[in-house]
Amino acid sequence: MMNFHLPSAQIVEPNWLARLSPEVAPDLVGCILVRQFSDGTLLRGMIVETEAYGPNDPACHAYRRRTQRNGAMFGPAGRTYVYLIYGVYYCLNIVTDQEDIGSAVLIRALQLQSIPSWVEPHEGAKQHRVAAGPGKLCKVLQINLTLNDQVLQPGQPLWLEHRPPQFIPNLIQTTRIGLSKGADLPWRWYLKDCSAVSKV
DNA sequence: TCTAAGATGGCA
DNA sequence: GCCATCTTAGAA
Repeated sequence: MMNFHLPSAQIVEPNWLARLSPEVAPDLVGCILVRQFSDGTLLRGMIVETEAYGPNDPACHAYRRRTQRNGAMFGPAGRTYVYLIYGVYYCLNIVTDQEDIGSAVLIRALQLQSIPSWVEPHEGAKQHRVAAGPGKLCKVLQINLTLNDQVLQPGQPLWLEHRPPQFIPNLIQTTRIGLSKGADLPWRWYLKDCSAVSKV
C-alpha cells in the first residue's frame, strides 16, 4: 500500500534462487549486486557473467563431499559462498538449489554503476574493467572470507536486485573458464558485446 | 604429514 | 606464454 508509487528495487528472494544452478545462472545476468560497506556506502554493479556449479559436476567444489571450505554450498539458497583461489584472490558465489545440495553460481564479472574512489586513477580507460573477473570484482567490492556464508538481503553487506522486466539480456552460453574437469559443460553465460565480461 | 593442483590475474 | 602465492583436499 505505502510507497506503491515509488520506484522500488525488486529484491531477489531465496526462493527464486532455490532452483538448479544452471537455471539460476542465466537468470542472474542483468541482476544488480549491491554491496553495502560498514560506513553505509553503497556500490552497485550489474552482473554480466556467471557460471553454474552443481551436483555430479566434477568441477564443483562440493563434488566429492562436504568440507570446511565448501560448507556454505550445502546451505539454503540465498547465501554467499566465498573462497580463496591460488592463495591470492577471492571468488564470490550465490548458493542455489535446496539445502544439502552442494551447488552455487559463480559471479564472474560486474559492470559497476560507478567507479569507487579507491580505484587507482591510473586505471584510466580500463576503469570499466575493474570488476571484469571473479577475483577482480571481489577486490573492488572488498569481499573476503568474512563475507562467506552470509545471507543476501538488504541491510547485510551484500544483496541482489532483479533486472528490470523490460531488460531482456542478449545472452551467450558457452563453456566454463579455467577448468581441467567438467570443462565440456556449457554452464557459462555472459552479456553479448559487453566490455565488462572477464573474457569474450 | 606430505604434496599436487587450483572456478586467477598481471606482466613479458 | 609464464608464474607468484598459499590453501585445500586427497593420498600415504
